[in-house]
Amino acid sequence: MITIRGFNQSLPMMLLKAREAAMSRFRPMLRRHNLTEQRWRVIRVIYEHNHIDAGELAEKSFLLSPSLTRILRYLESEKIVLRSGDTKDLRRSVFRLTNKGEEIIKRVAPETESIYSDIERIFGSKEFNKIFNLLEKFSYKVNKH
Amino acid sequence: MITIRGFNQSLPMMLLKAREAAMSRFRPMLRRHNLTEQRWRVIRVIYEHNHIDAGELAEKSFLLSPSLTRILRYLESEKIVLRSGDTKDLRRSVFRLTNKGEEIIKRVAPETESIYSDIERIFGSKEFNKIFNLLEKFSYKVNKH
DNA sequence: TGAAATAATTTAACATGTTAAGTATACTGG
DNA sequence: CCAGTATACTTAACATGTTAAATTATTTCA
Repeated sequence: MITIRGFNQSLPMMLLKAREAAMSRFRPMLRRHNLTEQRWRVIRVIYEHNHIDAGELAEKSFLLSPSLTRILRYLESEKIVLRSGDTKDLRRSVFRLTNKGEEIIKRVAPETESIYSDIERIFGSKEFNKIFNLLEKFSYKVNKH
Repeated sequence: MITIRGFNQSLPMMLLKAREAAMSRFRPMLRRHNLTEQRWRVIRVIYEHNHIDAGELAEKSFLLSPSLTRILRYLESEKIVLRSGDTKDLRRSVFRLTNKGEEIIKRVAPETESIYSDIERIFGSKEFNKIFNLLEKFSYKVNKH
């Protein structure tokens, strides 16, 4: 008779639940704007960097490159982002937002910020900072470098 | 010019990174046993409950029912779990592990426990408990009930 | 230089996530 | 008892996650 740590006592499960609790507040809003969580991440990161190549974009948006390829294909087809080749290294593609992409930022960013504030208020900002710092330390230490 | 909270300062992203840091230690081992994270979750929960219907299984393994349907179809086809109908409510299906399923538990559970201990040790068990409790509180408070 | 190693991105194949709709069974109030 | 509603699960359709392999371009160094 093997005894395993109860499922509710698993940290990976707690992390999943916590993230789901947070995301359940964002998803319906993003959906109304025809965005998925990942598409919004990509748009945000391009906006923060002005222009950025696919490699760095994958890293910053925390997406694996096959997923990113598909998401960028969609965003290009919707004329939300623009692809241009890097002139010095022909392997690289560089991406920037179109006007349509920037309009999306203007419309969606205030809503995400507002939801984010709700969460911070509901949880309590002191606790919020605590959990934030612990998570950062956890990722740093536990990650296989 | 819209300013958005820097991406690195987003709690949902920190939760994703932390979870990924943890899971990256489990995935290769599970893969060697021909298991995905979700298949292992399902096997574990059935094991803990001896027999369990699909609804409760979805809830306990934190999977949406369409995903669970597919996973159970696979586990049945591999003769890892056994489905039987509930005699009182013909809508329900009840699942239990086969011998093969229990063999998997015996082989895999010790390895997951060992990885879990590594993580606890690396992060520090005091911090570990702190983050655990904060996450629990976070899920409870932030979740839309 | 030019063959071999490395790097950036895409494709492939399969598994899961997400929302909506469908199907079959059970329940409930008139 | 039965029409309407709710419940349990599955199917459908599309998006993303995950690993491995392929493609194309760069770098390295004998």
